[in-house]
Amino acid sequence: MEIYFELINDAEGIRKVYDALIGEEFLGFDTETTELDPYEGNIRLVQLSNGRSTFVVDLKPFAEKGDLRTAPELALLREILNAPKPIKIAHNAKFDAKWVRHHLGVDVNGLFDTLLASQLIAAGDQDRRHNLAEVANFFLGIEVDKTEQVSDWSAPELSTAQIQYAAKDAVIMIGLREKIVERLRQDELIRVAKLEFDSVAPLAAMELNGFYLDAGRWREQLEKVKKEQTRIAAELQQMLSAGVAQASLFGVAEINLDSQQQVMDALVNLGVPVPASTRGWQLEPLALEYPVIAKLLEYRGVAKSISSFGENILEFIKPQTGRLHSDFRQIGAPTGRFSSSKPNIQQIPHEEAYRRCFRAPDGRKLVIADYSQIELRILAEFSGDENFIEAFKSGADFHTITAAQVFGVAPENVSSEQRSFAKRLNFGVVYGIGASRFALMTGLSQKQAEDTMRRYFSTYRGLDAWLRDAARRVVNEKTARTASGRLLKFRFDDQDRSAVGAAQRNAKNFPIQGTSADILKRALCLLHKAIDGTSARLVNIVHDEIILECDAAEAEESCRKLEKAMCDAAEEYVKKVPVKVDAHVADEWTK
DNA sequence: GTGAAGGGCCAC
DNA sequence: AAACGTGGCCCTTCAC
Repeated sequence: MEIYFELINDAEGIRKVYDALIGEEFLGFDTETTELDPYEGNIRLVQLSNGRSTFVVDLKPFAEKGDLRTAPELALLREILNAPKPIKIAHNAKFDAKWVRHHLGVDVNGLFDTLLASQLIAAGDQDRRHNLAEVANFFLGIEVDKTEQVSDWSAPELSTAQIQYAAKDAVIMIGLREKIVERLRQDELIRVAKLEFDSVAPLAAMELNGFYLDAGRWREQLEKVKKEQTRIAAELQQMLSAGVAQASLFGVAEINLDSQQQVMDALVNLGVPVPASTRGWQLEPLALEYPVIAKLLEYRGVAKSISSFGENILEFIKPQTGRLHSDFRQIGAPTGRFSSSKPNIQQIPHEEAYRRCFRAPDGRKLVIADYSQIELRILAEFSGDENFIEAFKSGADFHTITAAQVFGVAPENVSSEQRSFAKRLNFGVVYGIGASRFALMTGLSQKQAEDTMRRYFSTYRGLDAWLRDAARRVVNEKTARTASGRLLKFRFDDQDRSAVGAAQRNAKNFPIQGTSADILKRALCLLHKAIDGTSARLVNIVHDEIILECDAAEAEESCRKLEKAMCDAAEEYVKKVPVKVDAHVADEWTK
């Protein structure tokens, strides 16, 4: 493909780009950078194309004159990127948005992301890949050569091949969007696509902001856990080797406590009736009778803490900022939930000892807000169950109220056991829990568990009907949707009963978990606008929780803005049920 | 040595 | 046969 493009490297050229493109509806947009991380390299090229004219802006000459964020010659380029129109079409726009925000000092607004769109269209098919080459091939049937992608973008003079490659990536976006939009329309994914695209700028900002971790506190905590581990490991070692004490003249071979095989063998030697798996929940019932099991579970706890939440996390602190900058995948799960890695900041233990290490730097505050029971409120909304909705409207402790309704007693007479049953069922229904599992986790007999569940569902008939309907529908339609229209296509063998069962549990869970993700994303969009120009920065999200960091003086105001953004977002989707957000200002990531 | 798979466990 | 949904990370084991 021979393409026409112009290389731009002065103020006059920028004016030309602006005049040629500002009136367009859509622009292909791409950047080339010297590194993958905006804190470690420079942005070299910005490419913009309307499909006929393509401009490759070389930022090097501008950077040599001063700060790209304030350079007046780049004002018009910043305006094109910052304005909601033209729509900028990019593949993995978060990447480009981060570079532009960090090095050019503006948010990229009006984005269309072909990667996110491709993920939405794939509708949960985990086998599909979504890199540009695959997506271009899938939607346009063309081969895209990515060999220049990793070339040296810091060279004083870029080669013709490099510039051509750069230009081409922007050009193909125009045709790619057309094909993709067609599919988004067919599959009724326009609304969720807009939601995803609008979430890119907030997410890019959050990754740049990072989350502050007090490394000193973390090390102190780690030392304590290490000491504990040494002690517990020695105790466990001794208890396990009791069964093979006479095995060797030279003493007992060390058992690798992290090896399930070796631990299992040792347990068998001790005469412990080991279950098929040594998973915690299977061992839990044995812990009372066999002290060695209790010790094993104790060991597992500290071992997990040290391996997953030990020194490793400190290596992710970026020297340039002194903060953690995790990678977030915007559609990390088919439900639309985010996933996070390097490090996974969404799985930090809830214990205060860990959470207090994440704190506001001096002079700043954290603002922490989470949705109260958002998934159950969504379930109430979807099912329209009057009793379930009433339990929320009462405003009292939800699990107590549901226990009162289910067991037919006054709320003040609900026993702690009854509340616990109700609580476990409230959480369980969202996942499609069965009586066996409920029995296992409560200690009830199978019969008692079945009776309790029957009672629960006869109290909440609407809820029961909705769940049954979801299970019935998936068998016929093999699809499910969230409130924003996010789609999941099921692929299972109708003859395989366990596959059908899994799909049915999934069909119950997907709309609920997915709508919760929709709501969080909508909240991010509203919040991003609400805190623009203030000291507040988005620093972390954990499924139903949003954390800001701001100047101490602005904490209360930020807190109100956060609470409002979250409530407003949820109320776009949840209308029959009150929405509750718990928000507070804190110095540490604790309640 | 490297990488994939399986088991286990942290979060919501 | 499985029995509760979504992720990522660490460890062991095993194949190459």
